Amino acid sequence: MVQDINAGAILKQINDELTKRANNALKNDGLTLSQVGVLIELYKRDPEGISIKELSKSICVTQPTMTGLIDRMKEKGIIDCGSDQSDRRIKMVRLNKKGKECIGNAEQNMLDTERQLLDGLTEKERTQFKMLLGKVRDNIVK
Amino acid sequence: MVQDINAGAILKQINDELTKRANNALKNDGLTLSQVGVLIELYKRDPEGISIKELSKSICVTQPTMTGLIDRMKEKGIIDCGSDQSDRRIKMVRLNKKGKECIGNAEQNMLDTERQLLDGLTEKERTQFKMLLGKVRDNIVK
DNA sequence: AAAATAAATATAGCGTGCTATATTTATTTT
DNA sequence: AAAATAAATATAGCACGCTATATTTATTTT
Repeated sequence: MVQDINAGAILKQINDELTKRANNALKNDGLTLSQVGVLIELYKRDPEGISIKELSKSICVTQPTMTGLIDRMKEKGIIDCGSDQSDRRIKMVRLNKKGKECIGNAEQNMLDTERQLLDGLTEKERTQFKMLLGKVRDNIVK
Repeated sequence: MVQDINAGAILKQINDELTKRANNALKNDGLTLSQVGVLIELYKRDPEGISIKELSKSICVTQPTMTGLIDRMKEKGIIDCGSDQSDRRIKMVRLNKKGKECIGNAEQNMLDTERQLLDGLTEKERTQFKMLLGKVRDNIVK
């Protein structure tokens, strides 16, 4: 029997380690990797903003998870929220001035994390790896 | 510019979805995916048992994380703990009778999760994927 | 042997993810 | 228009991951 690898466990291990590193690197800025993901998405949606529901879909988390993220980011003063004028059920979220100042570091951190992930692979392997990840994702999500 | 995939984000997405599915499948048994990992490791160490420290290393989590897992599993009555006779700092953890009864379901769940992960890939792609995951892991961990 | 150090576990506190459910506001039915 | 339904967000409660630090017991130094 050839060495039978548990791919799921390794996937988790990689994700845990990467998250840990990114969060440690972001600690000085008082940010987290998940918050950086939200920041970058909000930057793309600037200046219109985006609702919690749409944001949840973009980032692939549930609405309560997103609400929690938004609450903490609001406490840090990097985003602004307000009810939609035409539909008061909807809460629009936008990056504010302080939030925009974080974008540079946030993107750099994202790039660093990605670099660390792919660091040990050749160019060809990286392409393969991304292709396979995409395939697995498409097969699993929904 | 060719579609530039964020591999880290996809990795997270796959891991989240897989974890969610496994946990939902395990809900009836009152278990979680992480606990199943511990169960299986303890089964390998039966009947000697294993210390929290060693267990943490095997499962690749920190000691406080493992202590929490062990506490909850003890509350559920599926494991037994006791101080090592020759060194009372060490807490030995063992599967008990009820814990052993969970092993069948636990392993089945592990296999199901792995199957779902690799489902959309050909045999050749699976081999490649596992190889690449292993390479990334080795490059990242320690 | 007493003091200092080291090793193993425990505890506190926090962020992120989930499910389940409550609340608020809009829309649709009657 | 009132009642019922639907949509968006809020809230409660939990598991799991982390860091930082406290506690307990062994070992090493002095």
